[in-house]
Amino acid sequence: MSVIPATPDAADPGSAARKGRPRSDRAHRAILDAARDLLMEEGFSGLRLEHVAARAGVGKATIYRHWGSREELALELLVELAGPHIPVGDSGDTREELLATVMNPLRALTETAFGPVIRALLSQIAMDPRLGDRFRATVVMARRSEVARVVARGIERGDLRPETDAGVATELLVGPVYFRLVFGGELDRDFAERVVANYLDGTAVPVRDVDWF
Amino acid sequence: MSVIPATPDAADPGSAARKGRPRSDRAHRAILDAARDLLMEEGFSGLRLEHVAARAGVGKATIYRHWGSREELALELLVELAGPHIPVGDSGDTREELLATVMNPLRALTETAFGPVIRALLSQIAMDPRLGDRFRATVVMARRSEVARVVARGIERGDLRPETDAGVATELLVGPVYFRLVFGGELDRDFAERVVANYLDGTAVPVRDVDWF
Amino acid sequence: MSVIPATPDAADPGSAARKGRPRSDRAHRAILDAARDLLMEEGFSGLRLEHVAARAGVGKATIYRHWGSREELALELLVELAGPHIPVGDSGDTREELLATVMNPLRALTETAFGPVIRALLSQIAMDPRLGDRFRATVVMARRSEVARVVARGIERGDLRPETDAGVATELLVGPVYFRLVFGGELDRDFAERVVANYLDGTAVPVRDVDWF
Amino acid sequence: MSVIPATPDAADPGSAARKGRPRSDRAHRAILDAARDLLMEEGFSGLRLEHVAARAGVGKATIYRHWGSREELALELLVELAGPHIPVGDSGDTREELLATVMNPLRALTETAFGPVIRALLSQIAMDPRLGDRFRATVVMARRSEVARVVARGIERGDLRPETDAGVATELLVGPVYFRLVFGGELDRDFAERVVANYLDGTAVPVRDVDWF
DNA sequence: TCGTAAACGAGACGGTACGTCCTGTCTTAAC
DNA sequence: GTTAAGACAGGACGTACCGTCTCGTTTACGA
Repeated sequence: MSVIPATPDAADPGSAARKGRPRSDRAHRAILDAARDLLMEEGFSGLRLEHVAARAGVGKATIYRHWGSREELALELLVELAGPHIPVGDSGDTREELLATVMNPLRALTETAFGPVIRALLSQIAMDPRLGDRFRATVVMARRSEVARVVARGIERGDLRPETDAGVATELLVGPVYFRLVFGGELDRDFAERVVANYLDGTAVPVRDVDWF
Repeated sequence: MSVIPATPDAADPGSAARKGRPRSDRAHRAILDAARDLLMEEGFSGLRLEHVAARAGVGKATIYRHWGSREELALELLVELAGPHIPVGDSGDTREELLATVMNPLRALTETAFGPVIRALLSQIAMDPRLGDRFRATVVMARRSEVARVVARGIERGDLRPETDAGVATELLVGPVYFRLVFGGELDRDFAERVVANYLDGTAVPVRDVDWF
Repeated sequence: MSVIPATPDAADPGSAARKGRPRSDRAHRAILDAARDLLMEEGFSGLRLEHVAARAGVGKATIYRHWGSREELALELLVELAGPHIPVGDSGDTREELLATVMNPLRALTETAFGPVIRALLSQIAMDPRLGDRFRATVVMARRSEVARVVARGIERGDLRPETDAGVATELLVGPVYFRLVFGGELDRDFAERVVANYLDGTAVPVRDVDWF
Repeated sequence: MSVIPATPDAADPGSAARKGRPRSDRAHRAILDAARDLLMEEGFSGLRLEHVAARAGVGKATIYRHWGSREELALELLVELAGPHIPVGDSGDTREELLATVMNPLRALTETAFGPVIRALLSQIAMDPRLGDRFRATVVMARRSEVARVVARGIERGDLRPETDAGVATELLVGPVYFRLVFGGELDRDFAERVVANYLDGTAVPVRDVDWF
């Protein structure tokens, strides 16, 4: 899932026939890997392009040729790492799918490089439109649609009430995971199950219309 | 809620008799104000102590005398701004108190300087133990206790089921708010009400024991 | 007469093939000129590299890339300014050559930038081996050899006594000039002539072996 | 030989009855000693009043109360150290007195603290009128008068020619010593004797009026 | 097969900010 | 009213990176 290059690409796709030496995939990949490692170690504000270049064995200018800014580089990294953890398959079991909806990001955050990377980028996403808007337009939107599909299937199956509010389902299921990522607390299967349980059952004492007893 | 000074303070509290010219409250206050403004404008990584000093009309060394690092300064700011928005009074109405539990941080984030400031500091909180641990030990802990009290009162009143899981209540009620802060979406009273409604009622189709009809 | 660069230069002189963008001669020259002016205005201890950089339109780091320290920069300046004023040509007239030996440094000190610059650096030369040793090894040594040649020619011509002490000739001829530079007094041709006259004729009443008169 | 205090002293000595705590001689002395040591170690530009204050066990403000500037402090030091080495007694032997004229400053420079201190201050004397003018008006003037007296006695005794140029005698006798102080070379009795020998006898081949033989 | 053109690595460029140090002034409490 | 202590505003230090700009070299395509 590539991000728009720094300079060219506006080019015609058909005529093609680009001149000069082509961009080096090796360099592209090496930069992304180096950036990922350094981002995890130092955070976004500690991400020095000079260090990325050194670790990747690349000239600084090459980074600017491919991305144009630290933010664009970070975004490509983010999208690349987030992508695989979004889909929730149709398992036929609503509770199971809801659990997957919580466990997918939870696992991505705790077991893959996506965790440290997004930790490092949370503030940028929250503040910088260049990064935030594009992250929202891609990753967050994909996640929301996936959750909406899970809810729809749940309603269809008669497991969720028809009026279930899909508009806040992502917040209710995934919000708690990100809350703990930032503010601390266990991020494990037990936590995910408690979130799902509350999501399904609520906490209120049921209104018994059997009050004619 | 003061943060430990950079250097002295080891001193005896009772006998006192501090030597030399005392620290300037005016400078302390001016630095905090300037830092708050610049943090909101530029983010944490764009927070230049040189600019803070200039805007506060203060020497750079004075900042280091009072705090010793950007992070400590940011933490004092955060604690100072977060403090007022945590308590939830006993209103007698559980739903109302739950709504306040959601609306308090929501309003702090959208209507006060706390919003921009914590946006700027999310990554630091999530990554840097110096800042994160102390933020968790103060602000987050205070919030969790407050939520636990609200849940306890709800159970006592018979509005919440006795087995209600207080350990994830903060995540369920406040997590969605922070999720939207970072990943976008309306942050208004309607949102808060939907969160509370889901928290109380869940989404599952109620199990009707009238199925022997 | 160049001074050793801050970092590279270890390089092969023949094969060459230097990597990266080459050092800028324009910057080198601009820094030397700015340093000269500021040294003359403010003295060595008042020579702020930040001001040199600003006046030369150059980044501070560029100065450190080329010289590594204020002292090395000052030395190159000194050597560059001192060089032209050392040689004394063979005029055939010993008194004339001795006068040139005094007038050369006198004119350099009073009529060129070398005067203010060395005034500013006297203490460094006298105290700091980094600067002093290298100044002695280049400029002072060159001056001493030149004076020794003048004395040798004078002896050869029969104008100076054969046992004339070349080892203190520089001190006797040039010492008085530097003395006045520091401690005050006219520095003009008349002064130079009086120094040469005393050097040649001494002050003692001649021992007349004609005492049989 | 005290230098004018920074602030008070304008006061009348008779009426007296100065108010408040009197100045501390201990502090004055301790500051001078600390300044001397640090000047010898670090040079004038490395002389930090903060370090002087610390080493003397004194508040920084006290230094400013007594001297008002680094230069005034340095001057008092210089005058105090130079004073003892100027007088040349009447020994009856002109060559001996001339040797003392050379050896006095030579010994002061090599065997006492005056050497390192004046090394450190040469540039200031040569450049800064505040220091230079007052040094010239006191120490240099005293030296010149002393040399003039030695020359006068030499003429009177018939050892020096009546037309001997007293106006450059100091330069010819003491200049070589300072030259070596800055630019290197042995500073010992042998050097002094060679300087005196040249001063008395010159270097020119004597004009023999026996050419009518 | 040979230009031509662009990307490559390297590293210097003019800058900005860092965190430290020191300046000369000020504000305390103690004497 | 001076003292030691130490905070104050200011400013330079030498270092580290920024994003841009040459360099000489490498790699592809079309003439």
